[in-house]
Amino acid sequence: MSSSTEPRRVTIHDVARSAGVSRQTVSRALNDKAEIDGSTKQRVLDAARELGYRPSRFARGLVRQDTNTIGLVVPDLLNPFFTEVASGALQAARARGWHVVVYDTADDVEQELAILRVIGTQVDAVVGYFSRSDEDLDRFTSGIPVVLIGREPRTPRFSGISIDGEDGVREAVAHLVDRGHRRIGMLDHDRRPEPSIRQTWFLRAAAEHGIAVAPGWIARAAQTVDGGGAALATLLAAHPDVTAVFAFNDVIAIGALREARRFGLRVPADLAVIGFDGLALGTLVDPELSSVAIDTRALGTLAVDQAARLVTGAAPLEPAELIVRAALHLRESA
Amino acid sequence: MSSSTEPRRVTIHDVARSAGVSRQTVSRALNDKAEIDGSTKQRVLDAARELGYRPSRFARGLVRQDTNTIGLVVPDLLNPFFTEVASGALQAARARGWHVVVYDTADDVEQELAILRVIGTQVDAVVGYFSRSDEDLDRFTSGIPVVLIGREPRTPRFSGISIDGEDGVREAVAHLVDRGHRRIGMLDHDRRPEPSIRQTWFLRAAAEHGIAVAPGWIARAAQTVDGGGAALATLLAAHPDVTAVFAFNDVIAIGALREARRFGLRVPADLAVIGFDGLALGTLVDPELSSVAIDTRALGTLAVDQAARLVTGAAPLEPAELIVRAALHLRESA
DNA sequence: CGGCAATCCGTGAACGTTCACGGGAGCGTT
DNA sequence: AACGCTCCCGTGAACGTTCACGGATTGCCG
Repeated sequence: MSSSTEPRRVTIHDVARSAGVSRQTVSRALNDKAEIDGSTKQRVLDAARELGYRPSRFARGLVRQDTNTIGLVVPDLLNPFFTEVASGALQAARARGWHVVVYDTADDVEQELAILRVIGTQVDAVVGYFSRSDEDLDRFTSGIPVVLIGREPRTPRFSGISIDGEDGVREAVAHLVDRGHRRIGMLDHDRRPEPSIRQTWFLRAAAEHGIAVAPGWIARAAQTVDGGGAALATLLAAHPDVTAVFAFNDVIAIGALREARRFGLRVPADLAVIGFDGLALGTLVDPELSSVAIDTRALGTLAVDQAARLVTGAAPLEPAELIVRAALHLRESA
Repeated sequence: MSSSTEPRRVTIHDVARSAGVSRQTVSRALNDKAEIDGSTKQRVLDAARELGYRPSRFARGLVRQDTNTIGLVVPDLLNPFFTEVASGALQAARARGWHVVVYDTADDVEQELAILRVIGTQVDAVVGYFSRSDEDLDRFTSGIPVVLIGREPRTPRFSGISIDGEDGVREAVAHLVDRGHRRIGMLDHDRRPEPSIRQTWFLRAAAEHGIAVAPGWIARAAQTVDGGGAALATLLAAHPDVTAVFAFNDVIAIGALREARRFGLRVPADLAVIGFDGLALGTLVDPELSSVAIDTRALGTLAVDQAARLVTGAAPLEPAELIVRAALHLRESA
């Protein structure tokens, strides 16, 4: 009396026995291979269905040596920027028949570390945004290809998709100056102590117009709508005469938009606002957000394309192909 | 002279040989097991790093019989509703140490089918939104547990997370009536020919207040912002005297908000708008959107919790635990 | 000095599938 | 009748890891 407490998995052997054939014949039937008679194929298929047989992806992967799943790591999927990147990544993966395992670190360094530790055993390549240093990434990803998004890799093992927004930011500043703005502030992010590259672009473009932006005109914002609002509030408190702001990204800019409304400021009449990223979300707010726009979904597609190439050993994309350029999308807020 | 065109994977054997120990010892070192000396453990770890060894997830999964990855299927990750659901799903999965493979069907029936066909070989359970019938799902998911979100399963094999918005919708209608509205329209979705359950709730609540909503007062909208705008336009064209609209969901409602603005209507003075879902997005628009809100992230967490239970054979959640209830969140638009 | 833990390490087997190969049955041709 | 070809089908081996078990060495105690 074999009391089956463990239901033991249905294997290809069981199907073979039930259909009165060999393993190999079952395999042929299930994988649409040749060298099998139509009627026996049907018989095998019926037996498989009858028994509820489901091939083990592990056994199959072991012998077939397939490598077709990549990990996508984002700090916060609810942030619409990362949503768009993820969407692009999923699309590129589907086009290649690859699978994407998504991880949300909740912007937490420890969680990111825990994910990196385990990810090497689950996927064939990693793609996404990371807060840890290249050295840490190198140490914990156990040798699989890594593609950084929006950040320059310093380790030769890594690849990266970079954003060139210099021309776009220059356009934005030129437009503001053209509209008569001279007192322009910026809402930078607050994740790292050093100024962002976007701030550098902004200062450079401003200088080209003879505008010297004092440090006090740059406020730091958490990368949320509320963070953007709070940052604008501090900026306005210190410099009520600001007439325009450039934000590190659209999420922050939208927070500024909402805060301006609460302050009774009319946009763009009293305060012009320009964001960065060009999110679809920018068309839903009122006024619609002007933004230095990039193809966010391309960030995702390029990243998985490159990752897939690195895994399969195909020719990787050239550095020039790994750059996404920005351009000013003028809407209502400036 | 063995010209290695195929770089052949480095296996646990190679590490063992390099470190001068056996496979088992390598396994012990890598998995933090006991019965190993500290110094040899270090030696093994060094050798592994040196060779760039990475354990095969297939071989490991095969012997360990681990089942810890679920598939999440959504029609459009860029739709903020599904983004929130996905976010909840990821969180619940992380809490359990499970992995989530995400698939975006792009609202395409054929793509959904293709995904369902392949998903059974890649994950241990499936969770999400599907457009195909239960029978089709049963046929193509090859026997793994399926958890439907926002839809009642008819097949006993399936489980589902259902949304009970009846009380919430009743609240919404009561509030509108309380503000003097009698001519209330609805923007339903247009995916299926039959009216949505939310429309049924709406009509029922309206009837309780003696309001008979004629069919002409209900417009059909594609589930996008533009769709919502277009639907409001047709509704207004047919019934310019409408003073309030209830939308199938927030995305449609936000489209209506934008369209009303373009029509020169003031919200809520000229037109009151109430949505459904309670998305975070609703607080970003102006005026902020009132909505029959549900805990969207809970939809995701419940779904993966249930899926994990079904896979591991743990006690599944009771039907009463699989219901998410809605409540009116009053903001500015009504 | 015998015995007995404790500690560390290695050897076959197993997980479930596919690949490479071999072989039999049936049929037609020479 | 012998041969060859086509069409099916089955058998061992291999993929890379962990599990269960057994064995060797060391140290300690009576």
